[in-house]
Amino acid sequence: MHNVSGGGVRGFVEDLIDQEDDFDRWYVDVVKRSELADDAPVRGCKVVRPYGYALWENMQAALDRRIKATGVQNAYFPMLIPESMLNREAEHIEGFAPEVAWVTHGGNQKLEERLAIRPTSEAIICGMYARWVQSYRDLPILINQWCSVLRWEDRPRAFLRTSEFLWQEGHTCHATAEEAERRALQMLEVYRDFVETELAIPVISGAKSESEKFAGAHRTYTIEAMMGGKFWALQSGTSHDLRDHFGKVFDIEFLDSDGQRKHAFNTSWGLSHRTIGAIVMVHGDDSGLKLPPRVAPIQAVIIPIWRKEDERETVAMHVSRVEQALSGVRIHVDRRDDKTPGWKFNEWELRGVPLRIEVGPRDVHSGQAVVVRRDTREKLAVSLAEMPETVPTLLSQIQSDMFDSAFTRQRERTANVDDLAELYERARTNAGFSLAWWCGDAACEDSVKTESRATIRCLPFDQPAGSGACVVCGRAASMLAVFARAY
RNA sequence: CGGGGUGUGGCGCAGUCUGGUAGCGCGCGGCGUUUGGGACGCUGAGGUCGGAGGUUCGAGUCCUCUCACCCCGACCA
Repeated sequence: MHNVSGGGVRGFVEDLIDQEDDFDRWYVDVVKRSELADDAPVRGCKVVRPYGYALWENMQAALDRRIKATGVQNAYFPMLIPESMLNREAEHIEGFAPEVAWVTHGGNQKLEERLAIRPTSEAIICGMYARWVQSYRDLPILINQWCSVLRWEDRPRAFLRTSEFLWQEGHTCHATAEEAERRALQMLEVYRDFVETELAIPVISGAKSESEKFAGAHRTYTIEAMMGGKFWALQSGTSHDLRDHFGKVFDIEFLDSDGQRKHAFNTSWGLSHRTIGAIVMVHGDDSGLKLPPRVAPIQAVIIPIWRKEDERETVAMHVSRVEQALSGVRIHVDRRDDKTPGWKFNEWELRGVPLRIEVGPRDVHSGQAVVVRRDTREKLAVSLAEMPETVPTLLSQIQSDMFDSAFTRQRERTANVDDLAELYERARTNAGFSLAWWCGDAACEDSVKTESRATIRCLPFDQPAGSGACVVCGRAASMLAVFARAY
């Protein structure tokens, strides 16, 4: 047996800074060292590496299933949008203009009309819907696309805010305002269920204030999650009721059953790969990532261990028996022989694999394996016979424990605040979310932002009965708002 | 776009003040010994110092210009 220098488990995680010392640097380090993503040659762009992309694919599959279950179909619209089309909705273009990238040349020819690289696709999709809709019988149209969009960002952060990012954007078109509103809320609920169930991240569902609304929307709904470290908020999915703003400017007109010509009502809703960043920041610890089992690319990593050459063979045979016992589990066997087990333990912890299964000579003799949880580091000797039952059970236990601890943190770091100084103090000290009464006046909202950099993340659907005094101006207020700093 | 910082093998850095043959650690290849919480020995490969110009017998080091990236602000899914 080799001599282990150093002390506890943590001592071996070299270079990775502790969360509380510098959370932002911890985040950058973990993303890079776990091989989720790497820097690209173009500023603001990142390469999503195979491990990160496998995670995204699992997330996509789980969300895509839910979206389709509501009757939505997938399609694909072009990346290039003519300037005149993007410009039609005034608020929309005003909101996005600063971050749109333009194609001005095709080959050697200067284009007569420059083309926007989509920052979002309302314009081109509504433009197409106008052609497809003649009658109320053509409605609703329920379409989603998986794609990337481009927004020229001044200050990028891996996954959270990159110039090009991966997402899905759904765009629906309806005959009535009520139906569109219902759809917007329905899709927000799909997001809530997806993020809470698959990613083990608790969220607060609610509406955005006027000033935080999507450019061109009638109402914007959001799910907000509390990150670890500095307890800032991250908008993790949004859904917009566009009312008939886009229907009017894009001439989506139809003849209704009552014989009247009417403009259609639209929704749009999106969830991006920034939720990968949320997984990192919500669940990660000083040893690295902690991936929720339901979406983890590898759910259990098997580490063969041997001392003598003759043990190598028997261990390998035992490993394949373990693999067979776990046919329904996403398994990876780490057969590298140039790394010690200790090195592998640390690497797979850094990469957030929920379960580690150690298979060594002792396990061959006892017909078992040592199963270790990433979240608690609890070790269990599990017999081969128990394995098909025990491992999946452990995985779902980890999933729900991860949700519970994130939920507990969110609850403990959320406080009701009725004093403005306390609100500012909480923002300044990164104390978490503050729930406070707000009169609805944008001036009050704005002064909080100026003074403390905290913003209204959402007006939760879940409101207490009664009313109170606005935390800023003291006037009567009927809404409780979540104030927090945000990524 | 403002304020600050950094550019030297894949990564992290020293060397710059005071010019004189480009170094260290990790990583990487080969061979051997190893493997239950980041093993070790031997051996080998790999850079002309972000870029351009200048001063000098001689520039990683001094001067001028320039580019890129990072951090902190304003703006944003």
